[in-house]
Amino acid sequence: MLRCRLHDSRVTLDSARARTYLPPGMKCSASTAAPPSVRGRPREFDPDEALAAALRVFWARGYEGASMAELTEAMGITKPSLYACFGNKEALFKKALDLYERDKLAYIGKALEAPTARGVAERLLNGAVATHCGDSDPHGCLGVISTVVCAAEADPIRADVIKRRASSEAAVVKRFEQARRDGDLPDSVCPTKLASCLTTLLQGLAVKAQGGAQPEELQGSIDTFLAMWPGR
Amino acid sequence: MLRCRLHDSRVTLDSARARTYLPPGMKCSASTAAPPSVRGRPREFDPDEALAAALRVFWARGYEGASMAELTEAMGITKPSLYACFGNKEALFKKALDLYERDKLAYIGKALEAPTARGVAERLLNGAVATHCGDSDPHGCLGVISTVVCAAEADPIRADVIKRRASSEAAVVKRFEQARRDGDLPDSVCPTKLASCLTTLLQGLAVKAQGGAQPEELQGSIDTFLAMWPGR
DNA sequence: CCGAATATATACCGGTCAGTACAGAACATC
DNA sequence: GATGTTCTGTACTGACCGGTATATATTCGG
Repeated sequence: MLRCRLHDSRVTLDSARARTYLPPGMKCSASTAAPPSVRGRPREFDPDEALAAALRVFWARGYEGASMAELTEAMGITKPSLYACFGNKEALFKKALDLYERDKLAYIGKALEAPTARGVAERLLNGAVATHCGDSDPHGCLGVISTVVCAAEADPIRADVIKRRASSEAAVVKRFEQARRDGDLPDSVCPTKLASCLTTLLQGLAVKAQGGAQPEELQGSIDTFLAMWPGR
Repeated sequence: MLRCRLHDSRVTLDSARARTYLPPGMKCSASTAAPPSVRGRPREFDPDEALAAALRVFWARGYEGASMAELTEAMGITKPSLYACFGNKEALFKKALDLYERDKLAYIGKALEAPTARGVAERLLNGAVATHCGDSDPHGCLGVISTVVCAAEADPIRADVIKRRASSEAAVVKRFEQARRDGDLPDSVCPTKLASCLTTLLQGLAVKAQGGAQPEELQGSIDTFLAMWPGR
């Protein structure tokens, strides 16, 4: 499983290449706001669209399962264009992951704004089913796929995704602590453990969706869970 | 993602090869109980031990992530020996999966014998944590890994694992229907949905274990879930 | 001791992997 | 139009993939 890592992509990318792509969410507005500096032949594709296409491939196949040939075909560009614009496969994946969190996981932030703890759980669970069983996108959760699939234990992709998920769960914990202060949750329940239980169920939903489960079946899990919910 | 499928392994295996390996659980005792018929050079390795080693590799790396080189090294044999004994990578994986279900998932059958529905759930959840967080084996669930990882939608490995899991869940459903007749569960709960919820949580536990979660954290999810449990 | 039968080890097959060298094409500036 | 800069397409690299051909050991029945 030793992969070819003959060159240091960061050097060629950050110094020699000036026009690498940044996903729309993260503008580096702090630096010198130079004019777009369009000298030379203009790019013939839209990096946003290409990245969206790459996201769909990674989502359907996983990081290792997505080959560069498949990616370039879906993105409608050739390999040199991809490498010039996005760096390498790993950098492309991280940018796709950023896009995924920003677009497809936006429901998480919204869910945390629900007025009650139960409302938070309800929105999270329904949002997960809608996202992971949607007809226009691949089934399953890109985060779960990436956590589970990656080969080597020390894989930086895996570590990155796990770290991102931990911060999401921490946000749920904080929300549930607030809910207990608000009286949404009885004092007998531990916010940390309840959040852990909820996120565990969420990840299970993602696995089942990945396996082709129908949304109605997942809805059954959700209904049962919410019927057991301790509090309002 | 087109894989090399140049030969039909079943033909060469079942007809030409007579001494292919069968996991210990599935003796074909019905057929002619011929003497071991050890003509020719004897095998220098123990197929049971080799299969157990292969299982650990698949468990840690997934089906596609495990390379034949890694497998043969862990098994202590060469590639021709592997192919002669186990067929090909896919057949080896299925045999490893059989061994996994027989040895590592034995707690599921035991759990279904618990006297109450709550007892069934408790044993299933605790058994999952013990199995997927053990120190002597890779973390996570081979079934979940295999479901999530496989590349092509039509991959027979994926389909096989999903089918196996469906039969497990069906067994839980039947057990919960019995539990409701026994009065373990209130009439308001649907056995199917409750089983779905439980197995969803179980798969979420596997994902978290895969990501390196400590058993104490998973125990928190379990405690919370069982505290919410409807019935006895 | 002789072949038949089976297992082993080496070396190899075509194919795919991620990544790149190179030449030509398209633009801005001079 | 010349020049410099950037992008695009073709063709390629070395490494690894799953799987196998071949030759050599090692055992058996005869």
